Amino acid sequence: MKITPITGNRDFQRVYRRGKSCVSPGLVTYVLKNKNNNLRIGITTSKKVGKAVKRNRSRRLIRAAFSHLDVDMNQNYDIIFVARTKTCFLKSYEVERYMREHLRSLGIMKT
RNA sequence: CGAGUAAACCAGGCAGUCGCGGGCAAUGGUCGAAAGACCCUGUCCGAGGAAAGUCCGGGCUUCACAGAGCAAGGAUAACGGCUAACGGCCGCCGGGGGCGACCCUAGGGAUAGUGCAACAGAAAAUAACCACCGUACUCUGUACGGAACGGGUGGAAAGGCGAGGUAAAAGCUCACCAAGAUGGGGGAGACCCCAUCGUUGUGUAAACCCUAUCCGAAGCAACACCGUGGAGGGACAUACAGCUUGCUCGGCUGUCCCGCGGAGGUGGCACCGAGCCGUCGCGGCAACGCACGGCCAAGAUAGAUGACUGCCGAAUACAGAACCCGGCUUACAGAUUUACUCAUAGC
Repeated sequence: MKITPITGNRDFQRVYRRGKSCVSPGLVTYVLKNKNNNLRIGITTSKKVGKAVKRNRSRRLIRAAFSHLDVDMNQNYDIIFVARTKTCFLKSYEVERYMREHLRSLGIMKT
């Protein structure tokens, strides 16, 4: 599964401002419709999460969790996942559980 | 066996399932006129000792000067060496600490000059408060003089300490010690040793300052290049196409050229280099140099090493390359090895 990344600060700002969001202790998710005919993914790990090692681990966990979920990549949505301070201490199936709940309630995943 | 000192080294491993970045190779597939692009397959490689802090020194790039000196500002500070260079490293000297192995040292100049030294204290640099001694007197004291031994204050009190000496004292004299000057000797040098001279005003230079040496500035978001689009200028009398009313003139847009800022892309950039590793090799106490042999081992660009499971006593230390090297500093669970020191007990 090839992930199309979101690049550019403008796209991120648009999703933050106008997208729908969902919050858990280990993960925050933003979703907004785009015009690209495919799913785009962005991951944010701010300095609040920690230094480089913790931020890298958070990003990898989120990417691994997403690839375990079987998401239809042909929907026209932008999704942004934001890591939180707790994220890098979690196991990947915990992040996966939060992510599944978020994507279901935001209407990306059906089942 | 215990306590300790100094170095070196490692920084979880293995198996399975799923997954990521790059190089190379070849086949097949899709698209394309082609160049090529994408997918698939195989194989190899894929973070650190500090990758960190960005504190020094370089390479590289652009700009400035393309000669020399002076001033300003900054950095360094015993001495000898090593190095491309350094504020680094090694050795050594002085000082300090430790029984010792060993460790620490911002370690030039206070005799170039100007300052400062709060409070306390009589006095912080032309020293006399108490106590001491002498003389005079109006004699339980006062005045004048002597005197830095004692007291008290202070971070520091006029080289230290003892003896002689004296009215009491004082380098006044003497022995030893500290500092200084002069002379001699040793050493590559810092410095050390010896002799003589009574020559002796404390601290502060992390106060200004003086001396010696060194230093142009900015950084890979540097810098070089690319095509598309953008606004601008020019060439087009003409010609071609379109629009402006059917035609003419005129106007606008495009076609051609120029340089400009600039979202984006490519190079820089993954390296034969001050390269890395090794040697009962040679020189050197050592840092290091030489010789020989071997190796070429990350290169992303929203940024690749991960997820899950099991086993191994335990393993969740600090922590992630971003142009590249040499250092320094700081963070750090634990494991191993080597050399050395000390004490106690036992044999």
